[in-house]
Amino acid sequence: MARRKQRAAGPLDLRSAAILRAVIEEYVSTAMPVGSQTLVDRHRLSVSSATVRNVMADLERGGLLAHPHTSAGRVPTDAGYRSYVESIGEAVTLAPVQQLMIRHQFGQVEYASEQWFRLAAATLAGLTRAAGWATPAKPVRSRVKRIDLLAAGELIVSIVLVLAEGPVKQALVGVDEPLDQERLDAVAQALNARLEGKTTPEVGRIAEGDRRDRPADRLAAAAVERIHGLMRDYDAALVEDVFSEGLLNVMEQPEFDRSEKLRSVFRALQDRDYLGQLLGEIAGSGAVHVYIGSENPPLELREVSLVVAPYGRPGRAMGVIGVLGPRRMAYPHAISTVRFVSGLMNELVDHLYA
Amino acid sequence: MARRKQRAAGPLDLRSAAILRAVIEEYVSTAMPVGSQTLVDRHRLSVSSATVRNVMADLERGGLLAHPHTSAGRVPTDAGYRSYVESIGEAVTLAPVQQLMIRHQFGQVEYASEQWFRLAAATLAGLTRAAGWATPAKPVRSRVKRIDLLAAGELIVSIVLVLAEGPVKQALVGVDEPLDQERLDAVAQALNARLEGKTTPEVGRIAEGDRRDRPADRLAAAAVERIHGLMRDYDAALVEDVFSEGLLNVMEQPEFDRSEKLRSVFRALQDRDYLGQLLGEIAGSGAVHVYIGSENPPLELREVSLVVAPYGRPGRAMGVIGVLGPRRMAYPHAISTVRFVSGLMNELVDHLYA
DNA sequence: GTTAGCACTCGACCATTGAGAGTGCTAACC
DNA sequence: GGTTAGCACTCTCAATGGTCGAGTGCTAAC
Repeated sequence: MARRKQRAAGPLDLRSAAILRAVIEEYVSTAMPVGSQTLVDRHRLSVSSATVRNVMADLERGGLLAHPHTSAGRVPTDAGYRSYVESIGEAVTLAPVQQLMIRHQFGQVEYASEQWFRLAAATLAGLTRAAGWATPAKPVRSRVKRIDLLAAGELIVSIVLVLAEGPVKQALVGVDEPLDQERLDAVAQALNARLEGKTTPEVGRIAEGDRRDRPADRLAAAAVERIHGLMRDYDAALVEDVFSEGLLNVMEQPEFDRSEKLRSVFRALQDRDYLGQLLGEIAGSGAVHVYIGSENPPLELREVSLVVAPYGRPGRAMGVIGVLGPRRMAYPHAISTVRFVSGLMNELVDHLYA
Repeated sequence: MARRKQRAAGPLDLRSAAILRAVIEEYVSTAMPVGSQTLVDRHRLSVSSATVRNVMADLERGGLLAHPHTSAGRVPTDAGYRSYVESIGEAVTLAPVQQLMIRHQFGQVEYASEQWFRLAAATLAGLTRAAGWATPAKPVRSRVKRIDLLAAGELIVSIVLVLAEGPVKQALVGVDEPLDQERLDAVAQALNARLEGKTTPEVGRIAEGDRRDRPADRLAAAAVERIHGLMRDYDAALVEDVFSEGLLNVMEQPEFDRSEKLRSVFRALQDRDYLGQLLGEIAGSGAVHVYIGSENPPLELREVSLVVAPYGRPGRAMGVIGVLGPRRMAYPHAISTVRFVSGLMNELVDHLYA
């Protein structure tokens, strides 16, 4: 009873890697546990099913494959996917045809920044058949660029605040007596002179020492306070907004036929804190990162995988794009797609913040 | 074999109505088909289960109840819910405690309009345990209020367009040579002078006859064109945006345990065209409208019910709020909640557009 | 080290069964 | 006349058991 050599943690020999790869690719496309015979049939392996079984048993001992039950085929574990993903590494790139298609789509909306994120999310979703998402590039520290004060109601003034890297915020303040647009413009002009280029804490310091004699002064003081609040809120959120598309793709996957499984996907995409934290983790590297099932810290994400990449300019403004799908995901394709789209977003940001 | 009197289409006698009501309330709370005996037990009916069975058979002949199968209890049909909803009509109002709670929440964000819609959606979702949604009040015809031109990149100018009723739009245009902020402000001032108060078609007419000699003129022409485009897009969309909350509530309902059923809910909430059309239908009346299951024109909404109400000022700016949930919905509560929140939104709009 | 052969395991599928819930009908009752 | 008790009937649900087949692990031969 010669015991087969115990697999050591470490690189797989060629044949094992090929079989792991075959199992994963088969499982990714069929969603069914794969048996030794079907593997030999469909992947032209030059060994018999018995040998494949032996290798599979090895891989299982090594924790890369698993058995739903005795008489079922094998299924990749998270570690199995991980090994597979490492092995493909930087190699794959997106097919040139698809690169062209995406570039063309982005060309269409080049000058309507708000649409970029939607488009990025939609592109990722469409190409990977999973859920694509994108967060707008958010400045590390916001600065005031322009302030408008506009009459909204009898005693209500609408503040329009444009921040340095593009985003526009809006708020309302009440005034104690009506002010016509001309006087509002005068107040706005004074505010612009005082606040342009100021960061959030700088605005905060100004907010404190304000005189409140005339109605216009009181408006100015209230406006500064509101502006400071808007900026504080904006700075506090690591991720401003999340555009996601293609949730329906995920809903169609067999692993999500029960709606309980879907809840986690939802919560994840609504959880800006988590996405912000993710951005923090990967912002430095610039590369594509893959989080497979249980590699995701949040418990509720253990059923899904994330393929994410940052974009933007470190230290100035950064965002994340990514794909969320079942663990049974076509990783090489997802990775190359995310890599390409993040490159594209980088170009756009560079172009814009040149 | 005396045949029981055939139910004519028309008002139900008191006892039938009471039994229909009891069946519905029981079914709404348990999600199980309700039998004659349990009905007698739990609703203190002063008749025997046999009589209840006879009445139920009548109601079934009248199309108000249905039988999943022979030995199961009764389930309300869409027509049954309809009859029930008609019978409660305008009667119910929200409990004063809840009214106060809601008012208090709205007080907190009174001066941050963008949050209203989220809050309205969240409030509806929380109180009804279904999905709440709200669309911002959208002006019937948009008018230019203020235009800012801000340097974004070397050769890129960011246009910030504030429309009369509040919304802010943003776009980028390229310029052929760099312009400093001072010159941009000059161009913006000229644009404001020409465009303030103008409607979309008026802006369109201006767009046509523009001179394009100096760089500043070319920028102005391009800006007018982009502004016209933004306004056209904005006017074309009947509904600007949809804020929804509480989808998870719906996912937890037993009728949506299979994720295929959920897809329809998704598509519905993403389908701005449909919500816009809905707004068109109900904008005139101002009252709460209920669409039960198959009463919804779109096929994919046949599994759900909508309780909706318009808010705003007819002819000026209008939006919709509503609740989307399973047909098995607590209609009286949903209706009174929607009515109250739409009233609140009306107050806010009046206050703002006074 | 590889392969053929084989016993074994376990889920999927199907038919059967009994219990229980709820009905519709009939006949008696008020 | 409407109302009720009684009862046979229908149908779902859950449990049971048996067969089938896919796929395994092991062993012995190559």
